[in-house]
Amino acid sequence: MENYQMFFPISSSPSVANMAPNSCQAFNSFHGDSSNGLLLDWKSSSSRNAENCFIQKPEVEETDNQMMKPSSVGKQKEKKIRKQRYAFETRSQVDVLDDGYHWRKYGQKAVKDNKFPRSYYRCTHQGCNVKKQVQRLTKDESVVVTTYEGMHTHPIHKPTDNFEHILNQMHIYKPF
DNA sequence: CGGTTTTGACCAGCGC
DNA sequence: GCGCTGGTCAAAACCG
Repeated sequence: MENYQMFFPISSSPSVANMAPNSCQAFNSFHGDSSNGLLLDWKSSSSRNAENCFIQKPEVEETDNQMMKPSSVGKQKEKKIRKQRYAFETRSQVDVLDDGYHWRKYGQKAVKDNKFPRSYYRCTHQGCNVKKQVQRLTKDESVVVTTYEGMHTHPIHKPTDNFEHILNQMHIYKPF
């Protein structure tokens, strides 16, 4: 298995202040909870690399945004509001983190000011339209930014040691 | 053979 | 209105 090195917001991270109150609280809880060994992994990895990292939630409006295909536009023209999205940086050799869910790639686009393409994935579980984007930074190509959009409506597909804990926490703190 | 990836096309939003 | 950009579709290719 690839050795992921997770970066989650530390209390002194300035970007945490930009997060919505509830999610900020959530991630404070993240760090306050030392009951599982996962936290130790994060701390050790972050101290090894001494890099800053963050989780951000740039999109706060809630919605049930169904993708409007041209055929369905006539039926209902909903205002398009973005789902909540969570982005976090990881330091990994691989682009796609094995988070235990089953993803199918549905697109790839070159993004401006970035020499690496952005990949678009959708959860393959029926009825679960969670999406994620994976993008590598031009500035530091060892850093991968993963953006999750939506919440999984089903248990994890293939539990992996660390990510299972992380995803479980994310469900607990989902800001709904 | 069924599921996944690739990739060009298409569409919508936004700024000028 | 036009061009740019991001996001998605969908057909073909690929793969186990």
